[in-house]
Amino acid sequence: MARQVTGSAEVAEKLAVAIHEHRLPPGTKLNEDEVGEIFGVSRTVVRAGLQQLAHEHLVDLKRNRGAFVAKPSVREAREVFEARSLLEPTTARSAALRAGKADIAKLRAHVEAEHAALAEGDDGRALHLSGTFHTEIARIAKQDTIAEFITQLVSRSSLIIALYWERRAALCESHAHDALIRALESGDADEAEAVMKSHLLDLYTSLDLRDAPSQPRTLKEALTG
Amino acid sequence: MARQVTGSAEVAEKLAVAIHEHRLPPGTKLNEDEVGEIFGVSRTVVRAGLQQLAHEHLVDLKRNRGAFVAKPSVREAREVFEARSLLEPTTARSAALRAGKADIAKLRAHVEAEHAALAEGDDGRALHLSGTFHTEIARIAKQDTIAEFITQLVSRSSLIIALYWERRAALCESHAHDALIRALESGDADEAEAVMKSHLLDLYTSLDLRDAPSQPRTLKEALTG
DNA sequence: TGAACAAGCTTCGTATACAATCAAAGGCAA
DNA sequence: TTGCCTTTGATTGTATACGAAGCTTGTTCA
Repeated sequence: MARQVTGSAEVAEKLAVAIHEHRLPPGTKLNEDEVGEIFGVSRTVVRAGLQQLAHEHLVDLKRNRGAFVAKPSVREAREVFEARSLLEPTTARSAALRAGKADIAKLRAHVEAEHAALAEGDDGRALHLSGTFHTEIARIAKQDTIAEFITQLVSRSSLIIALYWERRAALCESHAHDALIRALESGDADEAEAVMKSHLLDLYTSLDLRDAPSQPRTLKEALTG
Repeated sequence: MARQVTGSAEVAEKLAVAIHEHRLPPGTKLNEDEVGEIFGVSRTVVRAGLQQLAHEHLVDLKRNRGAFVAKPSVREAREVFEARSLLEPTTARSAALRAGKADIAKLRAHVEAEHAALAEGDDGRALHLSGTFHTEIARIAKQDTIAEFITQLVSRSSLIIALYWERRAALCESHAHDALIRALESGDADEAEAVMKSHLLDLYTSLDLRDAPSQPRTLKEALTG
């Protein structure tokens, strides 16, 4: 508690990571006083952070009711992946044309860390790393504007996975990311685009877009864990 | 003044329209007290609105300095149109497959209003309508997520136009929007996609991406006008 | 026994107050 | 006169206080 955080951006970031790592399940109430106490800031700062997350569709702000971790609908889930399918393949293509040795190394380290997290059973962290991998691609493509959209879509995808994905065992155990790195390394733009496209399709078809379970926990437990 | 506005969303919306209509040029300082007085709300509400606009890249929030209407860089200008070229053509295709009579009528009315505004010399309003036309397409395509992105990109495009577009005379005098409506009406998806793509390219190539002028005005004058 | 109403409590929405920071103006010395 | 430093004014960042809205729970009446 009282981790003494400066500024609303940091609050938003910490909450976003917790959401992305499934430590804060969809539907969780985010009490302003409680969050403020945990981070050692006043409600003013917390509110600003929550508003930022609301803009990113990570939390739902209900008037006079409070903030809740968002629960994307089936419709929204489809739209998110539709948007990703428009943005990411072309971005992967661009990245293939620009990726340097340093970029490739960074991506490899990224996948490395993801596998390590999986190995030690930290599924949440693995999922988060798996997501930021996509953001990294956009960064390599030197498209900050698109990268920001993708970052948001990836976060929302994490919520969608929390709600609609049952077979977590296969959590990105697919070697799509490895294949993507190889395509980027060899500068094969067509291949990179194709791999990304099929990777996204894989993700999408592995969703069970029918029901919406959820298992809430206490806020403090999730955040300090 | 003291138009007695409720909530930060309304403040953000009014400022966004003013920016979109070029009544608030890039670089304009948005003083919190001043904006609050104009709308009859406290700084708390104004700040929330400004944060929202910052998230949409319409204003720049500089720590301890205040809020300023954003001045997109040349790099950002390119990225915005790159993103639009990824999202909008495909969305226009979708819209062509879904557009009903009511949708077409609404679009026609939209273009109508745009021409009327041009006729009476209200270039700002014409520009705004020209932009929301694109948002409307996304709405018809029933893609709210993508529509939100496009809305943001359109607003940013307006700032880009304010900075980098000299030949305002040709302000969407092109009949691209008419052609688009015809394609949607006949359900010709290929044509809709092609027209949108070339329309965006037209816009992009009409920019002079070299310098960045600006002519500030007083805040109150722009908002109450 | 069950449903409806009401009182109390919790939580949010907004305003205001105070502290921190920055920028510009003024003074001093070279 | 010019350059630098100090000081002062203005504006933002954060905290807190107060009013409003919603949820909960306990009671009452059918």
